[in-house]
Amino acid sequence: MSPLGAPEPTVGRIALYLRCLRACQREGLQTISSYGIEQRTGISSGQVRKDLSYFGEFGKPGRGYDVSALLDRLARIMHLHVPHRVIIVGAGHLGTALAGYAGFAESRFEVAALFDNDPAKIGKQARGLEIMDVASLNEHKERLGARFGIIATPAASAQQVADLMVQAGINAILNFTPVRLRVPEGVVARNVDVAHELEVLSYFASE
Amino acid sequence: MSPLGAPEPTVGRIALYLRCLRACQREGLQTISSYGIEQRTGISSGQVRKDLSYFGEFGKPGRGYDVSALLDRLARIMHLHVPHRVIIVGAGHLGTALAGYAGFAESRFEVAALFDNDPAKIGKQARGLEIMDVASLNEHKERLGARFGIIATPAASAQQVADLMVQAGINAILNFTPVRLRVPEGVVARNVDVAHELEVLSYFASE
DNA sequence: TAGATTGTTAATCGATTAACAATC
DNA sequence: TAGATTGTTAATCGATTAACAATC
Repeated sequence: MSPLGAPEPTVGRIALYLRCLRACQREGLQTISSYGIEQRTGISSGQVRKDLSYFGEFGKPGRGYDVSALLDRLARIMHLHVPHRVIIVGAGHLGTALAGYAGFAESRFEVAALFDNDPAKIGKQARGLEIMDVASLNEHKERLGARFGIIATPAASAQQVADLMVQAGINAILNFTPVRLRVPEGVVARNVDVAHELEVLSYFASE
Repeated sequence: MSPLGAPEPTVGRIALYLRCLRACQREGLQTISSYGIEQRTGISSGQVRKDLSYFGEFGKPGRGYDVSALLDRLARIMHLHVPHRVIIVGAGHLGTALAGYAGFAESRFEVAALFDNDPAKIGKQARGLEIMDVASLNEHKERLGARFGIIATPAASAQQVADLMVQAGINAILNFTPVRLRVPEGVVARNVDVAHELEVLSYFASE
């Protein structure tokens, strides 16, 4: 009933089904069963059906799911049926690496601009984008029309950058610093913390 | 009792407590309570005590925890009391960004070497490291003594690189491609999938 | 001692898995 | 029709939260 009632793990898996369905479509597959999805993703067929059930009924008993139709429906549910512009703040090594990351394209994320606060970088080009002054972020917001922001600055600037992003109409922030961001209602933030991932690996690594 | 019985979410939080404790130590704090940890991390005091209880008894009722002692114990539990050498395969923008990432130092991760398969890159320097031929990974394994590997190659090479890493004695792999790696018993792999993070953000972003 | 805070137990919550009637 | 596969319900599992006796 309430699509907003889906648990977060379900949402994460829906994104994986979407990927799986794109691959199926490239292979020319018309139809796939929940068991077919299990084989390709490792997620059990029961889990697949349960996850989909949060959002509606998409399949036909005895037949499975129409690949294109399910792809389309899931893309809409995830808001991934339209392209999204992303801005990146922090034009260091990480920020410029992300600016050119090819993996965004499949989900229709387009890096619209790259910002920094270093006068030595501002005005230069990186990955085909001009590096702009982060202080001018607000002036560019209408032209850019970006709702996604990536923070690839030093940790010390993260909260300040997040505040600027929120001011500029960004309502989804991916933060590569380990800082826990404070964001207002209506804005979501997630962290990607590489050191943390290594730390968890360290625990589970044998010896 | 069995330290291996701790749930994964607990392990993730222990890594956060460790960070918190390092900050406390830098501030010269002698002692901290579970409620103090709650204030600094946002994780409830009850959850903190529950998490710690999987590994032993570390505090004194009425007093709290000795910062240095707990830091030391948790670091050992996470195997983060000794330095770890990390190799990176893929000397593109992302790999070189990670090679110079300052955030690793606090947890004593040291990037020991950077590999690629591109003859145009092999022999060049990046972030103070010589880029070496990934085909020679095995020959360097004793000298490097690395147990952690980061995959920052195109997705198409990820599994092959993982296999090489396993051969070279790596038993913890952090994979930046979206490929689900097949690794033998005794080797752990985790993925960092930036596009996936944006996709999940897309669902939760308003509108 | 009185107050603070631990470690742990029991209660709750939420997510996953198993199972199956409905149906294409 | 018979076989396949869905959507859903009930059972299980696991993690979080609440509560409190023990104790510094």
